[in-house]
Parts: sequence; structure tokens; C-alpha cells
Amino acid sequence: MPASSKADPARAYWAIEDSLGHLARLIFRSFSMLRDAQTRAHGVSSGHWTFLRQLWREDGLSQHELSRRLVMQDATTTVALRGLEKQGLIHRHVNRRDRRETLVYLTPRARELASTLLPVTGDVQTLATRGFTPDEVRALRSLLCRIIVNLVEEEASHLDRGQW
Amino acid sequence: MPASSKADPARAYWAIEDSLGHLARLIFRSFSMLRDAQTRAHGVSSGHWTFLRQLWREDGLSQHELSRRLVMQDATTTVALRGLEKQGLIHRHVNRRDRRETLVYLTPRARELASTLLPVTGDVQTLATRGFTPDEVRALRSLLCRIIVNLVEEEASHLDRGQW
DNA sequence: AGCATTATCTTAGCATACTAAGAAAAGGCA
DNA sequence: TGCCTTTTCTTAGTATGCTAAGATAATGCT
Repeated sequence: MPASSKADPARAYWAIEDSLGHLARLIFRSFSMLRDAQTRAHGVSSGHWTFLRQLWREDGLSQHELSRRLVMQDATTTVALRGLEKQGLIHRHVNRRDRRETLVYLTPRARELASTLLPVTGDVQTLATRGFTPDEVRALRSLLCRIIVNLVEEEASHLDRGQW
Repeated sequence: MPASSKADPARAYWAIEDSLGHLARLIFRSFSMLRDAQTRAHGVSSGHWTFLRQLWREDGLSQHELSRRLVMQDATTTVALRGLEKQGLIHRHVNRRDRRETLVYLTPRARELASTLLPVTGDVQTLATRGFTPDEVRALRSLLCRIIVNLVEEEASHLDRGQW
């Protein structure tokens, strides 16, 4: 008999539905994987995607500003951008007005990729919310944002108390 | 002037609110970190927590069954359990009726930790949903579960088509 | 019984992303 | 101006969790 994992793949998920953190993990992971399946063929990994997506909106930012917008550590950004540079998707040069900063620019190749790859996010999102009414999607986004605000405030108060 | 990250920490999050995958990432990460801050003092890391929590519900499961319930790869489980064993929180022995399986049991020490650490999940959850009505919490859980079902079905159909 | 297939666990290698600590540049102030 | 602090980026080390490939045990088929 096949393992129970094949019998009803969704069952395993329902069993842990009482933890919002866990639900968030599953959703984040599925999003990454589904997106990755589409973008990998173009040499864009899951880790690179996050940065590319932000740069498609606006490039010429410093690494620190990029990190801030994506809520990533500077060190993480350094490593990810090194990979993107090696793939010829970005180039970087020191800001002449503040030579501590490194500004990040897309290459023409990366710009061309945008039209191919940007729709992928939309596709995954559409798929994830299949059967949702527009109101439900809006409600979900709103609830998630409220959670994030709560969590951010809590983290900030931890910081203030010097706990971290 | 201080970096803008300190000016309004929540702003950075709102800027990317249009991606459900990204929102899920932020929530998952905040949950992990807030929990970690409480449990680390007891020698329980974020990665161990997931497994401990499941084992507090029911131990004596095989590693594969544990993996299935937590939606983890078997290899991931192997490594995590090795850590828990080294910490003296679990012990494992081969199932006599099927010697391919390794059954996982909590140690008395791990059982004692339950009463101290289990409330932590609840605390983080309460904090995350501050200002929510019970109906909103229920609605959120329900919406998240529906997304997961959608995503699982999609992944399953990818598997069927042999794409992965 | 014997052999091929399947299931479970492990190992190895890699990707992502964290923290801590250090280097280089800029800013602030005596 | 010179020194101390802050900011930005980098490096090193670690944790989490993935895939691929292998070892061992059980199962199924002839």
C-alpha cells in the first residue's frame, strides 16, 4: 500500500491548522516552489527572485535601502546580489556622493526578463486564491497586514527593551 | 540622521503588501523569531520547536510519519532529530515490527518542558492577532487553509504531470 | 525461495538567510 | 583639524531545510 502521504495530501495540512505560524510557513514555501518551477528555467532562483522583483520596480537603490524594503539583513543582500551579478542580471557601482554605498542596477538582460517573469507572481497568486471572491482576497490581505503590524510593533518593543 | 528603518518599521512591510507569498514570509519569520526569543533560553531552537510541538501531542511515531504530519522532508527530520537527541530531549529506537522504522519518544525532561514552553505558541498567536475579533481570527484561518488546499492540489497536479 | 520493487532512514551537497565581527567611508563635535 | 561615532558593506560561521543518491529492511510477484 502506498504511504498515506499520497492518499490525501491535504490532510497533513489540516492537522496543523491551529498554528498561524505554521500555516504561514506552508504558504510561503508553496509560493516559493511554484514560482521557482517557472523561473528556474530562466536562471532565476527563488532567492534571486525577491531581489529582482524589487529591482524591476526601481533600481539604482543602495544595498541597504534594498535590504530595508525587502526586510532582509544587509549580509543576506550582499550574498544574493553577488549571485545576481555573477549571472549577469545586475551590476553595481559605488555611489560617488557617498562612497559607503553601492548602488544596484539591472542589466538589459534582466530588464528583458521582466516581461517574461513578472506575470509568474500573478499566476501563482491567482492559483492560490482560486475560488475566492475579490472581497475575500481583500479581507485576507488586510488581516495579514494587521498581523504584520502587530508583530513589527512587538519586535520594536523588544528592541527598545534591549532584549535583542 | 538615523536610517529610515527606525523611523517607521511598519512602512517597509506595507510597501510589499501586494504579494501574499511575501506577507506569508514575514509572518512566518516573525513568529519564529518571537517564539525563539522565549524558547532559546531552554535550549530549544526554532528548528527543534516544530518537532517538539508535534511530539508533545503524540510521540512514539516513526520519523516518516512525523515528517508527513509536519510536511517536512525525511532528510530534514533526520537532522533535526539528531539535534534533539543530542540535547537529551528525545530518544529513538527501531520499530521491532518493521525494522525500517525508527520510533521517536520524548524524554522525561522534554515532557517537563511542555508546560513551560507550550504556552509560548499561544502567546505569540494572541499577540499577532491583537485587535482581532474571534470571527476575524476564524476567517483568517479559514482563508489560509483554503489557500493551502489550492496550493497542495496544484503541487499534486505538477507531480502527476511529472514536472517535478 | 529468489528477485525486483518499495519504504525508511541517512549522508552529502547546496540554497537561503540569520548573527557577529570587522573594514572603509562619512558625519559630528571638541 | 583630529578623533569618536555611525553607517554601509563584507566576511565567517551557523541554522534550517531542500534534493539526490545510497544503505538497509520489508513486500510482492513468479
